[in-house]
Amino acid sequence: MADRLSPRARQIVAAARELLEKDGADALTMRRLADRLGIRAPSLYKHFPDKAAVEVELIAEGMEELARALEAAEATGPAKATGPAEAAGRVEAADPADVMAGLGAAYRAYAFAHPHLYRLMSAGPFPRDLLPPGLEDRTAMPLVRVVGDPDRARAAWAFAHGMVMLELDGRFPPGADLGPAWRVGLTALVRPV
Amino acid sequence: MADRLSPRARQIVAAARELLEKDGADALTMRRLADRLGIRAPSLYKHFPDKAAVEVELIAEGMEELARALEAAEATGPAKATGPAEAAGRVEAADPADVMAGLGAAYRAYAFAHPHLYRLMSAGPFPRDLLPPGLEDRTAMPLVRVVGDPDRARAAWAFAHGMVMLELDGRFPPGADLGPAWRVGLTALVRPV
DNA sequence: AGCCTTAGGCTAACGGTGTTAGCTTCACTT
DNA sequence: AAGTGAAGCTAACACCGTTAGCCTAAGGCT
Repeated sequence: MADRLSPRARQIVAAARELLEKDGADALTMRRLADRLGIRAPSLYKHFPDKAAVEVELIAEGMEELARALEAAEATGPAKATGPAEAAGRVEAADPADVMAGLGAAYRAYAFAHPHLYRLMSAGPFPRDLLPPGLEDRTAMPLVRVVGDPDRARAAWAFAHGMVMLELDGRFPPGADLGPAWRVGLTALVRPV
Repeated sequence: MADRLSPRARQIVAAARELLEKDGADALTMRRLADRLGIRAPSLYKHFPDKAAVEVELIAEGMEELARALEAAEATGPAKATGPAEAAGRVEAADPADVMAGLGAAYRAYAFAHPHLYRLMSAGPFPRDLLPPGLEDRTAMPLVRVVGDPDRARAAWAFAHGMVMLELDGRFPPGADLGPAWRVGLTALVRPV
């Protein structure tokens, strides 16, 4: 992901990410991005063909991180499953429901830790062709493994994405506790016994 | 919804809707909107304080229509439930699974019939205070009725919204048949027996 | 009748956006 | 020494939402 970019280009992406994460999508402007690097906006075009290309880099970065977070959650299981009982060598297969809960928590946590990046990653037309091959599948694999078939995985993904977007957009009644909704959705969509 | 708007304002909203539905959100521009009405952009500000106010009107319109579509689906049930057996007077309570399938189909159908309007309605910060009171609840009621508790309704709503957004954004593998994913999600999230 | 207010248009302009054209400058290679 | 490419620069274009200020026609009031 990083190897195909020149060092300067990587600096630009890093600055873009700071800008995006701190001040939101509206703040991610070619002029402001250039400002932060001490250059003028047109100079950015020596490194990227257009703004979308910079954003694609951010999307790839975010997907990579999200994939890692999900893989970690899959390996670990939810926090409470790492209790004293399993402390001395965990060999038995984890309960799918636990894995599912862990994946959901990790997904939600990532989205809320990086709301603007999540929005950029997961909303709007998808630049599939410009992304490193395999990244998309990698992000999806943990979910597919735990729920079994692809259709169920898609349903679960849609649920998680929908919950995050509705939460981020303040679409649920203000002040509502959404823990139960997450729990209901995740347990309903795990692999059926 | 329409009564608080002057006739001219209603014309503007109508033109805005045509623009949005035909050419997408990027085409909904104050200058282009004015063009379509034979006036200049600044004149629009005699009728609306800003562009967001026009969009709020469109959002209200869309939510109203979606609410109607869902209410109709709730009353009718899915197409196949209106078969010969029920033709002569339907009194028995409909199967929740059927109602759920009908609601899902109606939701999906509305979103795909008006993709740009759906996006405007359902993505981005929600102007709750500027919308006609009760409209939000009205849209949600059919779903709440069929699934029983609010948490389950939120989960189901998130699922449907997520499916639509992922579909609209081309996030699923190209060419994938998403019927099964919809079916799995909807049946998993109806009220449990 | 005459006046005055208001609705609803207009032009000009501001600051912001992404982007292009064309110039320069500097380092490195031949 | 000459030449070349990378990476900066300024100026500018077309577009965006929005504001200020002007004008004109219609309607109500004295």
